Amino acid sequence: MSFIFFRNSRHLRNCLVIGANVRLLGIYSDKFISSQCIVSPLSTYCEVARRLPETITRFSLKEPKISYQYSDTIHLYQDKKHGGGTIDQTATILVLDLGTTGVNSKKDQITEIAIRDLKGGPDSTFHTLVNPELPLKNHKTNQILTKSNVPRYFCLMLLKWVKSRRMDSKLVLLVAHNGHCFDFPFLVRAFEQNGNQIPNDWLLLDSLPFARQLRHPDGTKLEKGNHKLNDLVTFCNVVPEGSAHKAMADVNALCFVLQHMTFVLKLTITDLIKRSFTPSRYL
DNA sequence: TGCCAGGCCCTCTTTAGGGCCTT
Repeated sequence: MSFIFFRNSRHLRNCLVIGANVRLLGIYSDKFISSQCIVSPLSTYCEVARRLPETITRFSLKEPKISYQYSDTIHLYQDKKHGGGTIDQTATILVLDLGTTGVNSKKDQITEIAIRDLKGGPDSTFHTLVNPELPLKNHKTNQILTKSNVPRYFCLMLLKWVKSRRMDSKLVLLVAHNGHCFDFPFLVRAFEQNGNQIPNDWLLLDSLPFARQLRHPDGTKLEKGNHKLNDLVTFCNVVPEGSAHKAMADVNALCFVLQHMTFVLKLTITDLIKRSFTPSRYL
């Protein structure tokens, strides 16, 4: 089997995952570039990482992936003088991050969802890939993930998990960075598509406005363009866990950034609830 | 590298434009 194509032979070669001996002939910048690669069925992450170029990582998941793991408790700022309370007393606070195929919530799809309950403990994180027919692509790490045995729907599982994390009838507060313009519209639409609805007593909170309130020690604002989650990780001296731009790693980063912001800005849980909004905003 | 969507913020100027932020 052979291919003749323009511009980028490496790209096509990297798209092949089925066992076959493949000879590639590429034309690029008026020069002929030929290469040969032997592509075998992929079994483990390590094996694939060893075979493929460093800039591309591709692997197959063999296990159904709904991951529930232990995490430590994240304590937010409490001001008892002004009515602040502990997490246990006021709300179940869940930090969220989504992976998607793009930034258009009307056209693109969710490919990954990660959530962490700040209360911590066993099974305090929820992580899964979704929509197995869609490639998971991160434009910054150039990672492509071929998914198998991945659930198409996650809403019922998420509802069940949140119910298990919820204390009594306390509020549920979902927090995401730039969630108002990105994560929350995607999440609301995903629930709609599955014939579900986000419960009315789930509140949504965008952490980006708080990031814009942060100040340097000399009182000056953070420079424009420095409110990205990665920038906040540096500003807040947070030690990131895991690789950047992966959903659960970003969730963990935002947990500590949120913690830092509540202390610096003296934001109580009550303040966070006051700044939150309901899912009906997107209906 | 820039585009994609869209709400917010900032600047310069008012009802406009550009940039940020998320994948």
